[in-house]
Amino acid sequence: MLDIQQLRSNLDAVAEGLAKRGKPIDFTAFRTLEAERKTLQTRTQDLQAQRNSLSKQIGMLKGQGKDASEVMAQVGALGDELKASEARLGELLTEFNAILATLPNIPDDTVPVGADETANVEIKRWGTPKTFDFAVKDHTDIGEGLGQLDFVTAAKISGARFSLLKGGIARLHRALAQFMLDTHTTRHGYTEVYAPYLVNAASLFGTGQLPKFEEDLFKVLRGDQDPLYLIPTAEVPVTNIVRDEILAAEALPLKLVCHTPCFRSEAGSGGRDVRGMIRQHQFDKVELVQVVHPDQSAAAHEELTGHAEAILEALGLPYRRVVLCSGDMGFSAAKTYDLEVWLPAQDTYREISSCSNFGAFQARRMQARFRNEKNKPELCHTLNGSGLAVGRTLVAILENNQRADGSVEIPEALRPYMGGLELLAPTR
RNA sequence: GGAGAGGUGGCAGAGUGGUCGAAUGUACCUGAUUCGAAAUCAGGCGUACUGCAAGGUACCGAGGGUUCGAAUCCCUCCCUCUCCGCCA
Repeated sequence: MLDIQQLRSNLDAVAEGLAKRGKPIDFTAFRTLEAERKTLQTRTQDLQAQRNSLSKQIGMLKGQGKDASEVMAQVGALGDELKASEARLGELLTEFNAILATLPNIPDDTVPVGADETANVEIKRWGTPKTFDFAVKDHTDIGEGLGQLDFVTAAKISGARFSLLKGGIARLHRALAQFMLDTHTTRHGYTEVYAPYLVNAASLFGTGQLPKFEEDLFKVLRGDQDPLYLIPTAEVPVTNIVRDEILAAEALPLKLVCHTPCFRSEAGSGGRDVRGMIRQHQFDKVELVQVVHPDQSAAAHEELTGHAEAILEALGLPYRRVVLCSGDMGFSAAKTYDLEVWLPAQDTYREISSCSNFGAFQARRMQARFRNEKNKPELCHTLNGSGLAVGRTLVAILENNQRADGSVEIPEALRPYMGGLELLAPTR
């Protein structure tokens, strides 16, 4: 959420910043509301002040056993106007909040301006894609060839966009998550967290998935009770740990890592990546989350992205880092680096991690604060990034480490997690 | 799922219609005392909006209602605890 003060005092600058995202926002409604709000709010508060002081007099008179009917008549005279302006003010504030809740974050000054992914800027490349002396297969063919990846049965059990892993591939999937968690906790200073997979609407509002993106979520209805939602990312439960909290300055930075399944309805992704494991309704991800002092978020963003890159490097997977342009960034982000891993079957780099700095945007929605040098509550900055998407990492290993006979070499870093196994061979 | 109790400031905890944004304790900050500290004493100490300021307004789990006036009464929801049942 943006700072309402900023919108009031410097709307042009806000509009200019948001316009970088490519869809200029019409603020005429906001201006109209704001013009009405100011006078209405002072008038309402003035009436409330009169009512409060008169009511206090009634109390005093009655306490002294005196007649209060004259003062009561005075208060009664305020009634209609007070009621009307309170109601109107309530409406106005509701409309303000609705507008505010749907405004995306303002891109950071260092973000390249552009309309879509074609304007993203590659800023780093690591590793050299392997050359194969045979026709490379994609991960679906490799996995099905091994007899360890089964989309047909997954479709029978659940439907499209689910996968069933078996044997070595299932174990590799588990090994990847363990390896990532161990690396981030022992080498990068994160605290491991296990968090709920079902969350309430307030949490999703806090990180920015609600109210605008409800159709992307799986919603669980429970009769009369409030619905719960399956998490689309561990970012939601983990970041919301600090919702409505005022942290001691010494508690920052908070560095948390969490492995969860993620559930996305993929509404509107129609037809894209239907084959294979790239885009699923359910996938595992190891998520890095940091809550930091506002002065530190830019540095933390670089650091966190480096932590995700370390996993790719340890696995020997070629990748590149891209800074997303203003038009390609997510709703809540001020700046985002995507890490893209090389997929030989697609002959291209594909997103495997997205690392974002949200500035105070999420913290303001969540009211996540810390006590600053003056002992005053101040909004934290939040960041997160995939470290990494487990399913896509599995895909990358299958494709990059495939051999002519259909087997797949297991990266050395993972072998301790695979009982020393060096090769995924076909299940007989 | 059944029965009951309860949600108040950083924490504990009083307050059951009026002078309550809220006693008291504790924690914290400042000052006095001290060589220094402890103890003691004095003062300060919630969040947000608004105003040059004085001040004003809102907030006692959330949302509605009753009333001239609600932390306090009523309704709905959320959460916590205790006992029973069920269960990995």
